[in-house]
Amino acid sequence: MPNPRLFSLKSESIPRATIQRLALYVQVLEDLQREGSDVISSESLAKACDVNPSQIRKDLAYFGEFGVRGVGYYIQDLIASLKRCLGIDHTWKTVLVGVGNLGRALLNHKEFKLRGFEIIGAFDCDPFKIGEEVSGLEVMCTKRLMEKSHELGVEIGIITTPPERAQRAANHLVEAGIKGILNFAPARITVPEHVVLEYVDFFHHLYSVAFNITLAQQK
Amino acid sequence: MPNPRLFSLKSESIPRATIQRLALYVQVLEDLQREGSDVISSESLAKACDVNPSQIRKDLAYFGEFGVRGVGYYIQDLIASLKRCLGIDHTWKTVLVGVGNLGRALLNHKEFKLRGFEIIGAFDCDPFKIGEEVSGLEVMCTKRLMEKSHELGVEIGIITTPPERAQRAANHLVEAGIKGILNFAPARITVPEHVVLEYVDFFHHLYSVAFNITLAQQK
DNA sequence: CGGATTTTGTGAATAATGTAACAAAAGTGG
DNA sequence: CCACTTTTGTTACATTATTCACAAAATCCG
Ligand SMILES: NC(=O)c1ccc[n+]([C@@H]2O[C@H](COP(=O)([O-])OP(=O)(O)OC[C@H]3O[C@@H](n4cnc5c(N)ncnc54)[C@H](O)[C@@H]3O)[C@@H](O)[C@H]2O)c1
Ligand SMILES: NC(=O)c1ccc[n+]([C@@H]2O[C@H](COP(=O)([O-])OP(=O)(O)OC[C@H]3O[C@@H](n4cnc5c(N)ncnc54)[C@H](O)[C@@H]3O)[C@@H](O)[C@H]2O)c1
Repeated sequence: MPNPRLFSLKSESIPRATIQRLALYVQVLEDLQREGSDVISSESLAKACDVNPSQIRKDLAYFGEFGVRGVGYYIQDLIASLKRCLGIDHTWKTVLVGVGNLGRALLNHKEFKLRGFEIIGAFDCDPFKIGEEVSGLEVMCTKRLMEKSHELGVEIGIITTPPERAQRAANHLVEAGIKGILNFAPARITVPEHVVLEYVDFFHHLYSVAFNITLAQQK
Repeated sequence: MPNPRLFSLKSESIPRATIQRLALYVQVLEDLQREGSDVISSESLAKACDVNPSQIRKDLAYFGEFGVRGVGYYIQDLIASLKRCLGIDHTWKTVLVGVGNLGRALLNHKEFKLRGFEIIGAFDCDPFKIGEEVSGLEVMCTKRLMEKSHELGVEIGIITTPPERAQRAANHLVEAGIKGILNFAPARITVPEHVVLEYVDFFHHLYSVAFNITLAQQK
């Protein structure tokens, strides 16, 4: 029988890598669910995620007990539990700053909503872009970020400005009372202690590919 | 005096995290160079990258000695050395499969070339997209991937198809003799041992933001 | 030229993370 | 209802990564 007990943190600090893997588990579990699976063992899930089975059990153990011994994990319940653990059991109100090439692609991406992030505002400083409609949103002037954010109760900001503008965009977001920032611009930025900051840098991954090819060729 | 000796691997296996940081160092060093700096100590660079100074010295030590004691690192030389270490001292011929929202944004992104990756082919399976010109490239049918790749000597493939098509795209790329793949689709794929594979998943980072906000709120 | 100063490169110490092993729980079938 | 199987949760162990601490090199300056 499923065992959806309340999630409670057991340990003080959870490895960053664990969080990344939990996100992966959710993704893979949702695929499995779509394929009609019902229950899965840590071993099978491990194979699908390309990690060690003990790793999965240990990752889950940071948050509680979600499985049934001798049986495995009920996929639907595990997804729900993991989402609660990650804080995506509800929808996060999100805004995007910098409606360029990448910003547009993100705004048009329908999956954000499904995954728990609703983009409810798009901001740019280019007067030619302000007023334009992108994916059902009217692009607004960055100056109105504070006013609008408070009005809408925004929690997360996505930065897709050029790198030299990333800090300024971050400052606006912080002023607007945002709680977390995802920065796509390849520039280090600084924010107050209480604001959560994450970077996405495609090039780091590309460099990694290049390095590993070079390595393979050398030996 | 600068000390640009030939790069030679010292240790067998280099931590994955080190590679990610080397990429970060290059990015930050290039910014510093643009701002007119000439020499930098591991301590200052560490501050700019938000890591520990010993960490930097140790990361570099995997590849050789690049600094001058009592002075620091000559930025220009260090950038060149790091690029050689990472295998981006030359341009990698790259193709992109899946010319949708994201694919288009990437094709329009001018920085790829500057950073050592030239996108020389764009492929899609949608007959309405084939023949279209995007950022100076004619979109070609995925079926021609093999033929074209060999002709052009392609080394790296970028996948931006929907997740359910990612495996198929990967198969085509592998057939075409590609050496490495960067997959933006949120789907695990399998490739032969000799092909280097990396994933980029925005949502994992967003989940991480959500988790850390939740964590901060709880305590 | 030599002592003071700086900062690297590195081995040792510490901390974090990942893996293996196994006892405890749940289910199964005679 | 009791062995038997399965698979979790957890402890103990192994590996890997990070930080510390300091000797060795380079420069600077009197
Ligand atoms: N396009 C890609 O595929 C890609 C890939 C990797 C990284 N990136 C990074 O993502 C960022 C955006 O890339 P892009 O290709 O969309 O660039 P872009 O130039 O097309 O778009 C940037 C947008 O930001 C707006 N902007 C500038 N300053 C602003 C400010 N202070 N406030 C609000 N808006 C502001 C500009 O008006 C423009 O619309 C860049 O930092 C880039 O390096 C992009
Ligand atoms: N758009 C975003 O901002 C965003 C963000 C995160 C992740 N992603 C992921 O990136 C991928 C692409 O996203 P998108 O928004 O560009 O989707 P999209 O639907 O706009 O584009 C996908 C493209 O791939 C093409 N395609 C489908 N099957 C193919 C095949 N077998 N060979 C070649 N081409 C094929 C389609 O014709 C289409 O042009 C998706 O997997 C998505 O989940 C996108």
